[in-house]
Amino acid sequence: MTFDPKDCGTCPIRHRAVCARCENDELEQLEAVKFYRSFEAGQPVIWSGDTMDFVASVVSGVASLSQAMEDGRTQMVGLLLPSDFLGRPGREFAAYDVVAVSNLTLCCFRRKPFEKLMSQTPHIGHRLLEMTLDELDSAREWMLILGRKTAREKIASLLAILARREASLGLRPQAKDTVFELPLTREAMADYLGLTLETVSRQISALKREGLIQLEGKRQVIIPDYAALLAQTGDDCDGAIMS
Amino acid sequence: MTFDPKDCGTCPIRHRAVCARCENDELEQLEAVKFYRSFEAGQPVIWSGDTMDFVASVVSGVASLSQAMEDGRTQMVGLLLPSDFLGRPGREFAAYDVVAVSNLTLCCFRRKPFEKLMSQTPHIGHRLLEMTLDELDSAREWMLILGRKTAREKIASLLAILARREASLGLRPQAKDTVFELPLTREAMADYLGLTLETVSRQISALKREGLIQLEGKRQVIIPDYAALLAQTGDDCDGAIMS
DNA sequence: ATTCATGTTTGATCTAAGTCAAAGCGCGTG
DNA sequence: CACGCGCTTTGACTTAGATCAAACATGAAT
Repeated sequence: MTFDPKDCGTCPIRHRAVCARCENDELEQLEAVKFYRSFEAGQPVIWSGDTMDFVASVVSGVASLSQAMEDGRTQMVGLLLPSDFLGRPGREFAAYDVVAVSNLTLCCFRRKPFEKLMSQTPHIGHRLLEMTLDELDSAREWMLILGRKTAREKIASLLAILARREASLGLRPQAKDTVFELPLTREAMADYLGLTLETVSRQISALKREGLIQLEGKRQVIIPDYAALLAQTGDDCDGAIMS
Repeated sequence: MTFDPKDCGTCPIRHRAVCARCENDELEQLEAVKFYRSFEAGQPVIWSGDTMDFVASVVSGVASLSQAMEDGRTQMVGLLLPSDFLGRPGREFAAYDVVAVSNLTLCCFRRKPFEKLMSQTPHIGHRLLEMTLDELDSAREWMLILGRKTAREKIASLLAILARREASLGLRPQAKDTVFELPLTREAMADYLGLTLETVSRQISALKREGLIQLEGKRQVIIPDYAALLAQTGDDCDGAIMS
């Protein structure tokens, strides 16, 4: 858990949710309740049911939201990348297990003051509404993937989405040789896609064998032809709404 | 498409999103852009990609949101019951196919004036944020169902959720002999659950055979023991967050 | 009453993905 | 360097649910 005012420049709440139209005194108020927390890959951030007295924005790294059934079956229900929002204003207890998938830094705000600020500052709420609606679209996109796609289409969809969000923060990866870090283990991918880790491994091997992807080490993914990968997702075209 | 000011009493936007703290002049503004539309069971409300110049609230009946792949595979990504909200402020084109599952009445507001009113009236935005966050929780609950549950658990989960929302608008159905209308065809259930209609039919037959549910006609469902049905959902207990 | 259309049930078979099991591969540590 | 630990790959086999196909209800229209 670090406290570094210099990091403000990368804090997405300030920049995306708040700053765009913030007055100085609002910034000051946010500043007063802001703190940073860091987690190592694999560490839990919070468990479902725990009291959660903060909301946060992902500064760097990747976090997962998941739901577990008591027999151990687990479904990832959200993947938080930098600038994504964590927590729910007005909710006292965490609804999901949150785990740091890679090394993770959160910019946290104590919940009560954040809620107070939100009620005073309409555009924070508006920004949050926008973000939530985007997340809802993502969730619905995932429902299609989970409910109707084959294992191969699921893997291709996940890689395409990660390529879009991870590799090119902004730029569309239609270029040849898109490269990006794969922050997920096979098990995490399986939990996201509603598959077993063996099936994930087999499908990735198949995509590799067919030249649709290459692996550099175990984490670096190279996509020689992004369009060819998209063709494997089952989506009509560029498809995926994914925020 | 009907225009009946008397219906205002049942319009959820007014009552849930707006009225609670509305000033009279805000009500007047909403009134001015409000209109009702009715659809028969099976009719499309709007297709994905169409321009959508209104937002709406379900007054009565059930509507589905779904996504289709071009080969015909379809996944329902939302089920809108009375009081649920349809449409996205700021979005010009529909993102999903919307179909009236049963006879349906919507209370519609022209989008632009609604957006304007929203920007002037913070608590409409707050209410919409609450509703969207609830929907996001529902969507995530469905991701668990789609990704990790067996066919039998899926059916039991759907019936449990419908029993909660449909039968008892408010009261929890822990009572014996919960009865409710099943507004969905086998195909619609299959599209919701990521199954085929044959599998849905077989599982319902099995639940019937085992006395966990009874069917009166083809649409009336009787749940003799709600807890016993819940035990089939795979959830820890009362489970389902579903809004 | 007969026909037709739409939805449902049930059966027989097939297959994609799960399960179980055993290596393999880095990689950090003693 | 060898050991062990976490992760991944691959293989052999099983199975839940899909697919294909054929009745079976129900109710509205003729």
